[in-house]
Order: sequence, then structure tokens, then C-alpha cells
Amino acid sequence: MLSDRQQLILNAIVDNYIHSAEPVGSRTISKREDIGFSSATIRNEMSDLEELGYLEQPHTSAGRVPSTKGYRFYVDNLIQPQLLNEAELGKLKQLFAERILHSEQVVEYTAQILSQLTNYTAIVLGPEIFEHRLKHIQIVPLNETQAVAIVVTHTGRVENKLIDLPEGIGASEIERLVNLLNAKLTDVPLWQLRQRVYQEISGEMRRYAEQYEEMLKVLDKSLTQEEERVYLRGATKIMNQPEFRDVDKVKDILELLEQNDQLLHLIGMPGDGLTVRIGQENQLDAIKQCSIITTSYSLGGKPVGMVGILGPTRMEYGKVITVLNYLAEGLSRMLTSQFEK
Amino acid sequence: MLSDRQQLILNAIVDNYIHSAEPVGSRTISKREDIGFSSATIRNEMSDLEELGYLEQPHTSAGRVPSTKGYRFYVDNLIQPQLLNEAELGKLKQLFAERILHSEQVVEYTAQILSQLTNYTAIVLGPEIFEHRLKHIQIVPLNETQAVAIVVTHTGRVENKLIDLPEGIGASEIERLVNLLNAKLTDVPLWQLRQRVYQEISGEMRRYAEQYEEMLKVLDKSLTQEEERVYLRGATKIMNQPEFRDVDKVKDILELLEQNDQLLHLIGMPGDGLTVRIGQENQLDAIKQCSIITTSYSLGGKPVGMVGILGPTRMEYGKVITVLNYLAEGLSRMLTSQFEK
DNA sequence: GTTAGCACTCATACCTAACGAGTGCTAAAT
DNA sequence: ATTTAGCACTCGTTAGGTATGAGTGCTAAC
Repeated sequence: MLSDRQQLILNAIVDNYIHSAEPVGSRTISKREDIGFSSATIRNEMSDLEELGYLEQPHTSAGRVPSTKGYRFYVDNLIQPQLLNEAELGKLKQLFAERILHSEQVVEYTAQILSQLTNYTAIVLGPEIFEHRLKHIQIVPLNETQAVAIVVTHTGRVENKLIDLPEGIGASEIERLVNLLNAKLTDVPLWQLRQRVYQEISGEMRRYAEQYEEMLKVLDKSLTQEEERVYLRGATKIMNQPEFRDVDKVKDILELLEQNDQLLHLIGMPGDGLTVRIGQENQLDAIKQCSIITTSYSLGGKPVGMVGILGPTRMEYGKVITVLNYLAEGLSRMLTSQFEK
Repeated sequence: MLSDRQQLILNAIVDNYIHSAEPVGSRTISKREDIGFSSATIRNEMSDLEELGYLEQPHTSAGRVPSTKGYRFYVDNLIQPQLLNEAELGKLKQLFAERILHSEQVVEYTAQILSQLTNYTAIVLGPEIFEHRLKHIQIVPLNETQAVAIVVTHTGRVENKLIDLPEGIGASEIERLVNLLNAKLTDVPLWQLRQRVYQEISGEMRRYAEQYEEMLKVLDKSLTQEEERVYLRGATKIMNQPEFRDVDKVKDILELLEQNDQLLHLIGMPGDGLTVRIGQENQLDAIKQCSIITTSYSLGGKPVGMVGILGPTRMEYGKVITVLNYLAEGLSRMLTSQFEK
């Protein structure tokens, strides 16, 4: 375990490096107000910290830089919660004051503001719709073979899907089906829909005609649609970081961020609380020099989505964590209140 | 006007530069198979071409590089239509073979394929819905104060908007309104909707109650929604270009591309045919070292959307133009056939 | 245990010289 | 009148060599 002084010094080094982006030397630390030792003492401690794996030296005559282990210790033990200033708080409150918005849009704005506030890249995973309850279902035929199935949830989310109609089905039959579905399935949570369709409806429907068998398959398809929506904002912010002035490094990262499915991996699954993945701890090579902080937001106590920040390992962990917590909480409150109406 | 030989040489220089990205010297040109002159002769011609403004010299002891004017002449007069190879054609045909897709999704894939095929950045503007005819309209109340208005067009496009309900309006009244709307407005082109609502419906509605006045405003709002959808793919491709190995240059461009409204400016309005904007000809500083080639695709003869490519001024104009034309035509055919059903 | 002092390391900046790609001009060849 | 060979000249790029200084590690004194 690290001594108090070692912790003090490690903290000072990480802190300094986060703001300067330059390897920090013993003299710099000894000059800090909160440190009362000479550079020689610091040097000795630094040497020890390096031996223990908390610091690294780019080359012999340079200062020290925190290692992944160093950041990890910093995040787990040293970090102090940071308060937001007026302007920042204002922006956040403004977001949650918006009223006439789909929950989806709120999430989109959240990503925007998250990125603006932190100057890092924001990744937000839209709320999973499992918990949402069916408000209305509609099937609109376009021609003899195609129709659009539309599902509206009680929070105002609208999903739609183009479907192929079974041959020989008529408008009136579709209408009958839609009425039946609305009568039986309103207020059923989406995650139960498939099951309920089979349990309650299929029996009744089978009476009508064998086309319904086909129809059922189609319905099933349109109900299980569950597109993952990830919002990415401020992807270019990484280029403001001095350690990413190299096109090749940046390219790998941005190419990664261009792929939606990779974003899903990065952001993780709802349910994990605040998670910090630092540098080497990341699986993907492209972001081994980055850190990702994520947390989930919830709806009625159940986690349904994620908000996250991607930045350099040399990230302002304190601030980012504060902002993320604040936003996740706000989002949760907002969604929950919408949910309970 | 340029002599035949000058044109031949200019063509050779642009061609060479496009593939090498290095200033091209007189010897390089004289060694080409299609050129039968010594380097000295080429030098003299180059000197003339520079004086005329078609070429530029980065510095005295370097070769020549085409100026914007040079590229312009190349594009307008020298370029030869390029044929696509098997693999490329295959990919394009595959796209248009897909059947069960919203037109919106086809457009999205188009951007993807465009970028893959050219190795440049693709920008595609989704089809404007003016021409689309109303198939179905639905208003789903969520609670006492809010509802979702849904508009389905006959091509299967679904628009939805969260709206505030006027106070005191009941579910049955909404239903009556929706029925009225569907009865009167089906098959009306979207661009006429607002007008028709006022002309035909408002009179009848006014009879019911004064709430409808409020309701009308809301409807109007939800019908005029017309979100511009721009699809951007392969934004990072620009980093493959040797002249964009500099983070600062790339940053400006990518930041521009992050802003949806700016993308709209870049891509232009449907209606313009094939347009090439080269380097300095672009308004925005960030892309004065880039060229943009756009063309529109249409629906039933009327232009409704745009496809475009953003690349370095040193772009493979011939190939890009071929691909764009091919895709725009294919898209038009596909949309039109869907439209006519 | 702490600190002052000092030799040592090594990335960076700066300078200079050599190199060579490419030009422009002139004079000879066609 | 063109075209071309020849050659001096320009200037960006590269390589080598040195000075600089930030920072270390070690030792000896406090």
C-alpha cells in the first residue's frame, strides 16, 4: 500500500499531467503549494512509485507520466468530486427544462451538451424500450404486397417497419386485426408483446383464416424490431489534445467511432453503474491511449440506457464523473416522470 | 484557347498528380507513353501554362501542380468517362436489388456504398417528401396534454411528432378529427396538405368546437415538419490522402462535417444537375483544398434529393462522376418504381 | 529522514553542408 | 521556327554534428 506522502505525490503528478500534458519533473511538484518537500525527496518517491508501477518515464531525462495503474489508483482513491460552475449548471438545467420533446430527442441533446461541457467525445445509448408500454399499433397498407407497421409507446416513441403482406389479405382483414391488437395489447410492456401475441391473440385469430398465420410472423418481426440508437457527438474533440496531433492515431479512433456496432461495444450495457476504463484496460487497440467513462440512466429504477465520455487517458476524471452523474440522474428523473404519466 | 499540345500536357500533369500527389516535373511527363516530346519542350509549355494560370509551382525547384483553373479546364474539357469494373458494378447492382427497405434506408446504404467505392467522403440528402402522397394520418394521445401525430406516405415513409393537445379535448373528438382527415386528405401530395387542411377541413371542423382552432395549429405544425436528413459516410477517408496528414487541416474539415446544417450547404439543393466545385471555388475556408461533386436524383422526373462526394482537389474526377451518375440514375429508377405502385 | 550538490543522460533545437530534383536559359540541331 | 541538349542555378530535404537544458540518480552533508 502507498504511504500518505506517496499518495499525495501521485495525486500531484496526475493532476499536473492532466493539465499540462507534459511529463512532470520533481521540481515542478516540489514547487506546488500543497507539497512541502524538496525536489530531491520527490525524486526518491518518484523513483519508488515508478518501481511500483504507478509512473512511467518516456525516457531517462524526462519527467514522469502516470501509468494505467497510476491513473487507476488516482481514480479509485484520490479523485475528489468536483463542483460545476454556474454556466455549466445552467446549461444542464436548461436541457431538462425542455418539455415538448420525444425522449429520443432529449437523449440526443444530452450527447450534444455532454460533449460541449467536457470538451471530449460523448457517446449516448438511447433508452431501451423494453419497459415502455404499448399505446397504439397501426398497420397501413401501401399496396397489395407491402405495408408499414407502426408501434407507438406510451412515452411517445414511434417505431415503424416496412413489412411484406401475405398474399390475398384484404384491407378489412387488416383492420380487424389491428383493432384486435389494440383492444388486447394496449398497456402491455413491449418486452411481453411477442409472448402475449402468441398467447392471447393467435387463438382468436386462427379462427378467421389461415392468412393470419403468415400475418403473425410478420407482426412478430415488426414487434421485435429494436434498433439500437447510439448518439455520437464531438468526435473531433480528440484532435484538440496535444497527444493526438498525429493523424494516424486520430484516424484509428475516428474510424472506430464511425462504426455504430463498435460504439455499442464501447458504451456497454445498461445496468453497469459508473465505469471507468483506462488506457490499456480497453480491449480495442485504437483506444488504448484513451479512457472511457460510462454510467447508466434508468427509468423507474431500472437501467435502460447509457451515457459515456471518451477522452485521452489524461482526462479530467473528476469533472467528467461529476457531469455524467448529474446528467444520468437528470435523464432518469425526466424519463421516469414521463413514464409515470 | 489552349493548343492541342498544351491540352495534352495539362491532361498528363493533372492525371499524374492525381495519382502521385507529388508535384510533377517535366521529365516525368516526357517519359509518358502518350507524350513524344523532350523534357525541355515540356518545360517551355509548362512555363506557358503557368503563366496562363493553369499550373502552380509550390517553389522554384519543384515540379508543377494544377491550379483550380487547371482542374476546372481538366474537368470541363479533358476528362474521359471511366468505366467501372466488375466488382464495382456488382456492388451497385446489389444495392438496387434489395427489396424490403424504406426508401430512406436505401438512401442510407447509398451513402455507404458511395464512400466504399470511391474512397472519399459521401454525403447524401434524403428524398424530399413534397411529392409523396398522404396514405394515412394518425393521432395517438399519450396523456391529457400530449399526443403523437403520425403521417404515413404512400412510399412507406413515416414521420412523427410530439404535439401538445389543446386543453379539454377528448379522445372521441380526436378520433373524429382523424377520421375526417383520413377521409378528406388521402392521396393528397404532402406539399398541398397545409393548404388543403385550411381549405376543405377547417370549415367543417369549425362547426364542432373552438378547440379545433387550437387543434388546427397543432396539426399544421406536425404536417409541416420536414426534417432534412443528410447521411454522411466515410468522413475519415480524407485522412488517407497524403496532403491531409496534418491534424489541423483535417480537424477543420471534420468539424464542418459534424454540423448537419453545414452539410446541407455543401450538398446543395435538388435540381442542380451534376455540379463540380473545385478547391477555391468553394465558399467555406475549411474545404478550399477539397472538391465536391454532386448530382441530384429524382422521383418521377422531378429532382428530390442529392448524392455527393467530398474529396481532395486531387480527386479522381472521372471515376467519381461515373459512379455518381450511375447511382443517381439507379436511385431515381428505384424511387420512381416505388412511387408508381 | 531530508536535502543540497553535481555528474550524467538524452530529447530537442539549431546550424551547416551535401544532395538532388527540377527549373530557365542559351545555343546547337532539326 | 521548333525542338532539344546542355548547363548553371534554385531551393527544399536530409544528414551529421553541436549546444542546450530539463530532468534524473547518486552521494554526502544536514
